[in-house]
Amino acid sequence: MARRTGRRPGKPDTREAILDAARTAFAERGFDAASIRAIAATAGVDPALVHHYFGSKDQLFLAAMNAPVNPGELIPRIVAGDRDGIGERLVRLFLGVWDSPAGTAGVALLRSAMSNEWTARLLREFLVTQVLRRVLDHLDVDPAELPLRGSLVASQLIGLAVMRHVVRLEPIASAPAETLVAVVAPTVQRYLTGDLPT
Amino acid sequence: MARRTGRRPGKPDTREAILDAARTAFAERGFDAASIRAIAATAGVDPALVHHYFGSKDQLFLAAMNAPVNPGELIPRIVAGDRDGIGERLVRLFLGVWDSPAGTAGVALLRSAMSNEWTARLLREFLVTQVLRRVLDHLDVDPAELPLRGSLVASQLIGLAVMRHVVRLEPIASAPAETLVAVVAPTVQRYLTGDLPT
DNA sequence: GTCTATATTCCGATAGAC
DNA sequence: GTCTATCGGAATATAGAC
Repeated sequence: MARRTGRRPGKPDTREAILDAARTAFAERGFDAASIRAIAATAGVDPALVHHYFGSKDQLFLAAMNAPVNPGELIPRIVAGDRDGIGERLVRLFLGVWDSPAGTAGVALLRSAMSNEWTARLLREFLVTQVLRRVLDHLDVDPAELPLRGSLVASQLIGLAVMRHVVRLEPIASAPAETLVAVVAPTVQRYLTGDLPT
Repeated sequence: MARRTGRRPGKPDTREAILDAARTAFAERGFDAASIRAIAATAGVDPALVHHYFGSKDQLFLAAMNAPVNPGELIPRIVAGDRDGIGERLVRLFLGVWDSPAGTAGVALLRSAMSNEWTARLLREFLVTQVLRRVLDHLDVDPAELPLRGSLVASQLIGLAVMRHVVRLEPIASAPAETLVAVVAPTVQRYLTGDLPT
């Protein structure tokens, strides 16, 4: 969470209560279906107060997505290490983040991106500039292959997240993270550093 | 995206026009956001007529999903053949269906399942009973491993479909199908018949 | 800073005329 | 079969009183 400089509006925790309720609502219903009224009710405030703080539903969504996780400090921990273990470390970190409270924002972004174009763009840019590029930059592979390798990794990891947290297909939905790490890591490792048939 | 089929001479099949408009609308906006009024407008009919034909929005969705593809006759074509080529044939069939006009219904179901619980259940049951079980029944592997193998296959294939047709992450979104078949087939083959680390 | 009241728009569904 | 008219409800957002 970024430090709060400058003006602190209202009671200190009212704003955080709204953001928390917003993340939960967006995660459970997606951007369009989540309503400011319901978010305000959960946070115990008036709907008009949400507008007062955040201006619009779009800005509320952005504010709710901003806090939870910072790839800039997580990714370096997985690219540092032996090259053959990068797939395993990436899958383990990925599942860990989604299983943590911070994962709520991920589910919210994922659900929203499915039926709302501007949140889909948000997800694309997050994946490309915050995750994939940071990982791929540290691999010594043909630069021409990087985009394909990156989107293949994304397809497997996002597919995993969708099945585990949105569609909830068993046994993936309830399996221990390490079980999934063991079986999926080889796939991600091959997409990252393996031979890609042309 | 006007998907107006022109009027048939002598037999204006308005019912099919409605179903076609419905599939497109559900594919582009998901179940909740797609409106009967907009579907009726696209089909060139009155909104009340849609209710007259289909009774409710739920039933309209079911009718729109029902037509397009029948796994019962497609799957046998991929389980018949050498065991080591099942992954490749499955990925090729999967991508082919999604790239065809029938894929519109798939995108509709996928988008809807992300923010609507009963369509999510529809997707789960379709995957399990219509696709995965038909494929896995013909493999000679430990029955206890079938659910995990099946959901792993689903996670990779659905992730691929999400990236190609919903989030539209490049280069997966525009790559030739055979390019993706070549790189993803080994993954699916391993999930189906390979050794799964315990 | 907080909330009441409201403007505006859109939704699914129904009743009933032709 | 097809459409006009409408009911009942929920949404975002704004204006303005305390």
